[in-house]
Amino acid sequence: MAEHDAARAERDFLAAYDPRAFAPIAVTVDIVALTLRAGRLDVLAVRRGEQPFAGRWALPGGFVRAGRESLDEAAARELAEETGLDAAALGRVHLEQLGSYGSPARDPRMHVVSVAYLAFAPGLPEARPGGDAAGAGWLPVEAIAEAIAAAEQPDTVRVRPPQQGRRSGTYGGGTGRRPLPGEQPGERPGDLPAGPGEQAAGQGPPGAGGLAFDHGRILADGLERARAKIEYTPLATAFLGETFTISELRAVYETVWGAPLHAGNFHRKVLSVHGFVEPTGETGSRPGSRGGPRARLYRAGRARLLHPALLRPDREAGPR
Amino acid sequence: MAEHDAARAERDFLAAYDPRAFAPIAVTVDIVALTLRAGRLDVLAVRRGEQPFAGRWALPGGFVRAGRESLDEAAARELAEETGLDAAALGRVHLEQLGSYGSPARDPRMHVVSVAYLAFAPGLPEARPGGDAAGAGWLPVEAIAEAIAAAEQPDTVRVRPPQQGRRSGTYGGGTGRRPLPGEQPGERPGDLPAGPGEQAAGQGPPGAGGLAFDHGRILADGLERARAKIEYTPLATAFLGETFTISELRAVYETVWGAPLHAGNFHRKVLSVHGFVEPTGETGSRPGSRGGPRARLYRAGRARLLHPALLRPDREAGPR
DNA sequence: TTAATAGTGTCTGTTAGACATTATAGG
DNA sequence: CCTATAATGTCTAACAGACACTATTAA
Repeated sequence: MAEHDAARAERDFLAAYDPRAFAPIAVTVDIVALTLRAGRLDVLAVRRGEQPFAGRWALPGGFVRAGRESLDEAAARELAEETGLDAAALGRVHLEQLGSYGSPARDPRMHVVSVAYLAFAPGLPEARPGGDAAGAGWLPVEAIAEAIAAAEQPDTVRVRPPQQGRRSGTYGGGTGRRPLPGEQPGERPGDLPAGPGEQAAGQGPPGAGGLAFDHGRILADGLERARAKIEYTPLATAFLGETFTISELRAVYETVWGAPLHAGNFHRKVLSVHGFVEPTGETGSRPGSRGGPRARLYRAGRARLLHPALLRPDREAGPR
Repeated sequence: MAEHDAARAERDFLAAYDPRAFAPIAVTVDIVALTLRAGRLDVLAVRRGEQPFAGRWALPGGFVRAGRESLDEAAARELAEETGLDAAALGRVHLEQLGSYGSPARDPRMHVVSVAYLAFAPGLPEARPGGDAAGAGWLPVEAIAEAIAAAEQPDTVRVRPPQQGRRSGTYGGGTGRRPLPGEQPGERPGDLPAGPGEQAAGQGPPGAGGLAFDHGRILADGLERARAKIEYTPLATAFLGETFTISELRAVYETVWGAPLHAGNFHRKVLSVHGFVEPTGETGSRPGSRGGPRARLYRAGRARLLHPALLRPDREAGPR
């Protein structure tokens, strides 16, 4: 290491002398912004106006302003620019780092390291349509499932035999709604608390038929993170407004997980996890209902972690 | 977004034309390499020979070679350089991305984005001592607990009231060993499946009394990730040799978590999780034992995920 | 009235954890 | 013999999930 450390210090010194003479690596942030609109999981995307991948959808993002902002700040800025949200509305958005992608081949022009972020937002307005650039909008996640599947092809992904996991159903099997037909269940081998890894970034046909660059993989990683995250944290509430009903919260889980949940068990479970939700004392009016009593309203509680967690149904166990 | 997208494409073009005229941000990888030596959790560190932070310990790392390697490859290369391991030995090491840190102030010389990696390794040999640089070595994690605590000070960390969580003990309370006196339990509010976030990176007294730069915070994030990771994955076996006894595996958990576990319950639990370990049919000779039957030997199983998980004791629930 | 929903109650199988017990080895 | 450990057994409380039931509203 010693020789290396010295060499590093040396290069550091040179870099400090003239940064532009060094480090021809660009740093960007890309955002996987998820929202629920009309019972569908949508991701924010922009249509590229320039080569490469001109005309293709891509995740919103941009360069980090060197010396002027942190990665978190860059991500928040890009998200604000892309959605047109003001600081107040942005305060309600959950934003967390997802992982970094830095294969030399992921951008054909130069070596670009992208730090990906994951955002959960309540139903947001239409994205700001493009001026002269091609445009922006919310895309149904299932509509680009093929892109995800394509990006999932390469090596690192272990193909799992279609054996049954041991946990057959969670709160599940009953009244379920919104089966999300297009969505293919469990595309990722569920490396849940792990970092995304970036072994296969830039591999395979880049964005074959789907998102530009390796954004298909980034989206897949973001979705898996989202699905895992709402198991252990109350962040599902970040997809909802200030107050919500238990049914609306259940719809979030069903949409993100792509699986129906048992209404009764879910209801009791949510209320039993302390700090997840707290009652407002009011009842909602629920437009678009097809009957039934008015549901009570809740708001997000103070817990940052759910104990016990709300585990997903169909998690595959090891061979049993 | 449109205007922004156009601007981005423009800059992309310029960057492609002359990369050196753009992006004065350096990209490095830093490694949190953990190993178990003599029942202690050690982290690989190098002593800096140059300013800033000359003479201080830092995480091993270095610049990503632009256009020539991915982030994963850079991390593996740096780890190999620092430990002197060959490719074969490195194959037994688990290496995963931890998160990226990019506050403009985290390095006083220029804007440096560091992509941190986390490594689990079985008892490794002494690190290669420095040539002319100050040196390298394995540091007991608890010895730099103060540095972690210092880096944990700033804003983002929520101070938790000392109330009791509801899960009072896991496999626990019994015969426990190695109480890790210096280790302060639960320094991180346990945002487990989250990315580390980097809000406070570079905040506070940089490396006050501890590691250089924001490496104290990176180490803290790595430790939390490690503690969470062995709950859901069989990666605790990455700290051990090819074969091991259940007791040795328990020692890994006790050391990483810093809490004693109940031997009997742990034993039964591990064997009940399918694909965690598989018996070799042999029994070990266990030098240094103080009596008792010879334990059976196991090797790591094929499962990549533990179901059900081995949850840590003392995880705090929401207010109960 | 019918259908759909909110919210509760009850039952069963599984699991975590406390605790006890037996067997095997070293000093 | 004494002590420490390996490995297994037993008991209890908690929990997940299945299922049933009531009450309330829209159409």
